[in-house]
Amino acid sequence: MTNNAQPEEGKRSLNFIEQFVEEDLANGKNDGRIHTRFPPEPNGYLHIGHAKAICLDFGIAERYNGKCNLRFDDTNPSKEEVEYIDSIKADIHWLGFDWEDREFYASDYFGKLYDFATELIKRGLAYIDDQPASLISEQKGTPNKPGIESPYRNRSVEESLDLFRRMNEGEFEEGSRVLRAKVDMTSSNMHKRDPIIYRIMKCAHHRTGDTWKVYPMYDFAHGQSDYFEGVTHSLCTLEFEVHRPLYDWFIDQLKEGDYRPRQIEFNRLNLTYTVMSKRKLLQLVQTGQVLGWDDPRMPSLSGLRRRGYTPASIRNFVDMIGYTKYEAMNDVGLLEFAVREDLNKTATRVMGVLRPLKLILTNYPEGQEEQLETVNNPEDENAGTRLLPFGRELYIEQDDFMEDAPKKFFRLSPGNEVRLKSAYIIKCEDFVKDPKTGEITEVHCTYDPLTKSGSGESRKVKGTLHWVSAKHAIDAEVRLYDRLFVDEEPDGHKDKDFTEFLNPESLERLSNCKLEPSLANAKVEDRFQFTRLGYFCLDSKDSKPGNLVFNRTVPLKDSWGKGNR
RNA sequence: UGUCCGAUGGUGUAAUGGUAACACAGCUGGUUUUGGUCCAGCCGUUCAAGGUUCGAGUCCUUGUCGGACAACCA
Repeated sequence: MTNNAQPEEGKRSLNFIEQFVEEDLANGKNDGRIHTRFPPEPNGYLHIGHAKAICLDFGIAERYNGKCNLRFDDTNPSKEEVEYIDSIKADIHWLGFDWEDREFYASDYFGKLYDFATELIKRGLAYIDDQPASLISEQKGTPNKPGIESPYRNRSVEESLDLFRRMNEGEFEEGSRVLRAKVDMTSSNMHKRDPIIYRIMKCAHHRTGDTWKVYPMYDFAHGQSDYFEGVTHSLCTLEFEVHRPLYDWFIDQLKEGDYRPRQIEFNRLNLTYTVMSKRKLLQLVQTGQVLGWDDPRMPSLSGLRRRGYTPASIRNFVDMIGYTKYEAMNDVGLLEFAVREDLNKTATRVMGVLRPLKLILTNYPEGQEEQLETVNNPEDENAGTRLLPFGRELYIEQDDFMEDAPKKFFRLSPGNEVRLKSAYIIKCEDFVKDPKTGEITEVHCTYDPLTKSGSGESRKVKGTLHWVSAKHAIDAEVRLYDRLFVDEEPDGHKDKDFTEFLNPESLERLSNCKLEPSLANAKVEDRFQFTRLGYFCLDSKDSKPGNLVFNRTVPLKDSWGKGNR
């Protein structure tokens, strides 16, 4: 895929990270080696924001013949679970990326990190602090006010060494002591004010079991893990920019040669009408606002997958929005464009009526049936054709009939003609209305046998409708999704909680839908365009043979619906 | 009242000191057996002020506005 902003044909401009990488290559850094990593914490499901990082980490490696590791940053056993590891791996593979044999864990380096921490103590660069969290936090100061030094800061190396060992042997309670790096309590960078690098956690780890009673903090594990793995470019999001000086400080103490990972920060993905933080997404799941992490309304990769989004559409979307240092708000409409663009080329066109209205062809012989040929995809010559059963009684969309139609209504209304897609031109002669409710219950038309599709008949009519044969139609449930929030930036209001902006109409379930019979054989991976309506796929969880459930991925662009009605 | 980072059409990005452009959105029109797709066109942009320069979106200074940072989370 090409970048959206191209200086000229065939020449994609580089983003600022690629430019740095090419500079490093040109300068002969790391012997021309390019090595990245994607470092998720296994404490939740991946969302489309992670996809942006994945595309960059794996994409840079691919582009420059390098490697990209998958490394789970599993330094907090109280929050992390194996279940998440499996889902993360599945999502990355689904997007089309592979880490080969380089599946690593920060916990692989617990031994090395412990030794390094011990070494820091020996060099007088770390100490055990016996104070409670509240005091440590108080002494830390604020961004405007320097911190003050802990009374334990200058305790002896021997004492710290002894305490650290005993902390790991389980001798002390959680929270009673921590190991702190001795950096600078007056630094303007909060992260360098003697950061906590090890804490006591009497908690089994999913990989190391009960080997450890102390666990490194993320800040003490992340940069070093990159170093241990030979990562050349540590790509992460903007909020870690202020952590970089601390990572550099640790690497300064650790490194032996010239090599050190280069951290480059880029903007995270923000989408209109949605929230992206794991915490908020989890809240939606736990409060039942959505039906799980893979609810098709969620921006999680599992949700988007279930909704019908394709890996290609997500990768193209990510490519279109780019990587910068500006905290942007991306229009969710661009994501929808990306999936339409992909599906338009590949999805089989089928007939499906969501809100059925009975249509009777009064001059079509009772009991007669025929099979009409229709193309599977006008955008793909090789997609072939199939047969559609046709008869006297059909269903059309309720929206496609109006008793009193405005001039620009190109569909069915009394006295008007339309074409039934791949079938005949019909004329509306009459209709039946429920006298109590005013609801139209039946439309009566005549068909013109000379206008059969493909017969060469050249008469033109303004409108073409989709339809299904009443006798042959299969029943299905169809779920229509709308954006989860009614506000462009639901978590952008200081005085209001994001849940106040939940869209009560984000899910609409239609249970009486009529589909063409071929859809009885639909498979979960199949993508369809329901003609004139949108793109749909089988729901991977709830659909069963004989009880089909389809999800609408995205509606077709609709220039009629825009303001004409 | 700190440090760091940023600011280009409605949105997102490009232009790497030399004609401000691409995509989406919006609006016209054409084609069409999908009011889709496709095609043609229109709309509209460098935060402000100074400076350097033959020439500044780009470099410098100051200001304005926005974001990040004060978890024994990552």
